[in-house]
Amino acid sequence: MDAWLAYLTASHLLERRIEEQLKADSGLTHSQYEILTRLSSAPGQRMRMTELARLVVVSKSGLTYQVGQLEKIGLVERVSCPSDERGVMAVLTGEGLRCLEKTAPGHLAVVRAFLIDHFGPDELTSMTRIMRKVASAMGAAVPPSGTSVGPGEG
Amino acid sequence: MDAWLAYLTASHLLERRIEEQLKADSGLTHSQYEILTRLSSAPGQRMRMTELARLVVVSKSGLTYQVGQLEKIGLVERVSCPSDERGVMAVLTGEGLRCLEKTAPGHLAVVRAFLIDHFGPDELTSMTRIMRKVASAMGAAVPPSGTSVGPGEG
DNA sequence: TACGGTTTGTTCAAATTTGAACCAGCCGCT
DNA sequence: AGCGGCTGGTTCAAATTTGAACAAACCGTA
Repeated sequence: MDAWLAYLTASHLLERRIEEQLKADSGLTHSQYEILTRLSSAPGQRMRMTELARLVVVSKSGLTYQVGQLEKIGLVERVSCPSDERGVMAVLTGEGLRCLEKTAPGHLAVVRAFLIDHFGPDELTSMTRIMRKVASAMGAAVPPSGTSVGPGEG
Repeated sequence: MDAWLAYLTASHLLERRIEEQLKADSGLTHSQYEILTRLSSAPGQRMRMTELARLVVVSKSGLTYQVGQLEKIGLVERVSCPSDERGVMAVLTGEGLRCLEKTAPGHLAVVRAFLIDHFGPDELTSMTRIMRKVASAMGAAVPPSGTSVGPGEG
């Protein structure tokens, strides 16, 4: 399982680098940055909490916490959902957008320099295709009481 | 940056799956499992704390904490280093080894089912080679006060 | 041998993350 | 309309992680 070991080490190191750069450059956490990114590309720069949590791959409570932090510093706003009384939408503020625009270049530079640039063009498309498969294989099937090893419904 | 998004999502989901399976199957955290694994393949099933922290890619204090946990449940033991008075070696106990042997198959099954099996043979060797490159690009150079984007010393 | 600079591991406070418990609001069925 | 089950978000306690501060021990040099 050399592949797994290499992958694991690389991803840990990369995560550490990203966290470090993001913190130094903008004071944001990687989670927070991901939240802003997702919001920025959503219609109306807004999204329901649950949906956002699903996309960012974080627990509901984790998202509540981070959106709270982002709200505190004015990058995100909470508005109640018109179609669903209990629902909450996280909305990217103007300041949030500016922060993202200011931060993105440095972040992407790190991602490119340390990950993307190590792939050849063909390898990059392969990796993308495969990672999409990997993600979609897990996105749906989540067995409730799960020791299960095999995919729940493939 | 579709590649990055796919990679990021897949790796988060995979991590979640692994954590879930490991917890259900053995009560271990992924960090803890990684520690045991590294120890098991070290000469004498033992390793200096700092070296272990470097391999597992975790902070020194983080390792201290987790080794403490593992010691509490008897899977790891601390012995002072003969050659360096201040040094501490983490040693895998017999029980630790048995636990690892019991847990590994299920873990590897998850890793294979959700990640490895999505690669073709050539793609897997490519990925391994690339991830090794990625890791080694970051393994050494860690600029102290670092916004820096470029690798410090290659 | 004694000294200054490094390295080692731990302790500490603070931040983050998770799952369980919980309430409020939605939806299908009667 | 009223009931029962489900979903959406938050709150809570507990676990984990990190960086900074610290004490002990190492090393090269005088």
